[in-house]
Amino acid sequence: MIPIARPVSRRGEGRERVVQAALDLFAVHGISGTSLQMIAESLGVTKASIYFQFRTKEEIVTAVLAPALESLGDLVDRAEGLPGEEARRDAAVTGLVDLVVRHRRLVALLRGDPAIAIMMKAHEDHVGVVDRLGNLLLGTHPTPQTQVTMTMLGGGLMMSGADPELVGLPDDVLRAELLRCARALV
Amino acid sequence: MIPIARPVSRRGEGRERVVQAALDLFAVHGISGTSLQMIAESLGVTKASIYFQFRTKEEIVTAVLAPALESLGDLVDRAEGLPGEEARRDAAVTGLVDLVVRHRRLVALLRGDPAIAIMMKAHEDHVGVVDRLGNLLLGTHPTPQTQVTMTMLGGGLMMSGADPELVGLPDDVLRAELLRCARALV
DNA sequence: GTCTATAGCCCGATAGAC
DNA sequence: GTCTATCGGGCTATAGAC
Repeated sequence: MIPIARPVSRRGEGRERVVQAALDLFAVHGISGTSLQMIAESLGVTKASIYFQFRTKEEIVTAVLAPALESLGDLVDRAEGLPGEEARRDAAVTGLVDLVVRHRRLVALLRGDPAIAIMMKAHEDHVGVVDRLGNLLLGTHPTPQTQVTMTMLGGGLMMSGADPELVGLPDDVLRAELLRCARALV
Repeated sequence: MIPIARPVSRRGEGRERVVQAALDLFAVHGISGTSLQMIAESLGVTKASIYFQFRTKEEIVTAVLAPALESLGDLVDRAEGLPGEEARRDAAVTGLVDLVVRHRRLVALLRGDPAIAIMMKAHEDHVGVVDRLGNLLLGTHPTPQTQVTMTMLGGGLMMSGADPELVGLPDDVLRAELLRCARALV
C-alpha cells in the first residue's frame, strides 16, 4: 500500500525469500503450526533476521496470501461488470476454478486455519470481497439449495488445492476436471 | 487401551464432560488453538484436574474423534459387504452424507487442522479405514476424473459440516441437499 | 478428584553489538 | 542484515497437599 523508501540493497528480495519459505512451511504445518524459528531455520538464519524484514508474524501471513487475495478481487470486479445474473455467476465459477488452479497451495492454506478467518476479519476490504463473491454465486436471495451447492463447490475447490493426491496432476487436466465438477453442481 | 481400575465415582462421566467441553472449543478455535487451560476454565476447574482423566492432550483429541471414526469404520464394513462395484460406491456415498449430517461439528474438525492428519497416521487402523473408503469410492484403478470428483465430494462434505451459514439448516434438509449434490457429482 | 505450585520448553518479539 | 541474548508469557505435563 504505502511505497516504502527503497532500502540500501536491491528491492525486497529478502522479503520474497521469507515469503517463499513461509509458504512451503505453511502448506505442511498450517499457519499456527509454523513458528518463526522454523522459517528462520529453513533459510539458515535466525529469528531476529526475519524481524528485519517483517515486524510481526501476521505481516508475513498477509504477504503470503496477498497474490491470491488480489486475484480474487480482480475476479470479482470483472464478474460484477457483466450483464445478467447467470453470466455473472458463470464468470465467478469459472474464475474461481482458474484461481484455484493458479494458486493451488495458497488456496489449500485458506482451507483450514482458524487464524485465517480471524485475520481476514481484521481487514474489512477482504471481507467485502468475500461478501460480493457470495452475492455473485448465491444471488441476493439465497435458498438452502443454493447455499449447500455453493458450500460444496467452494469446499471442494479448496480441498482440491490441498489434496496431496492431486499435486501430480498437470494444471490443464486439473482445471478441466474441476470445471466439469463445478458445472455438474450448478 | 489398558482398562483402568474403576474410580470411586460413577463411570467415566468426568471424561465425558471434558470431551463435550473440548468439542465446543475445538469447533471454534481448532485443535491447536485450544489449550488445556481453556478447556479447564470452561469447566470451572484447573488443568491438573483434567490430567486426572486424560494423560495427554492427544488422548482428549482421540476421545473427541472416536464416535465419528467408529461410524466411519461401520460404514466401510457395511459397504464392502455389498455385491457389485456400483452398489458399493453408492452405499459409500450415501453413508458418507449421512455420517456428515450426524456428526456435523466433528467433521468440521477433521477439515482443517494439520494436527489431525499427523495424529491419524499414528493410528494405523484409521489409515486402513480411509484407504478402504478410497477403494470404495475410486475403485482400484483411479483416474484423474474419479480422483478429482472424489476430492470435490469429500471436501465439499467436510466444508458443509464446518460452514457457519449451514448450521441453521435442519438435519433432513441438509441431508437431502447434500445427497442431491453428491449424486450430481458421481 | 480437585487444588496450588512449578518444571521445562517454545513462542513472538525486542535490544543492542557488529 | 545478521548475530547473541533475553524478556514475558503460554504451553503441556508433573508433584504433592488436601
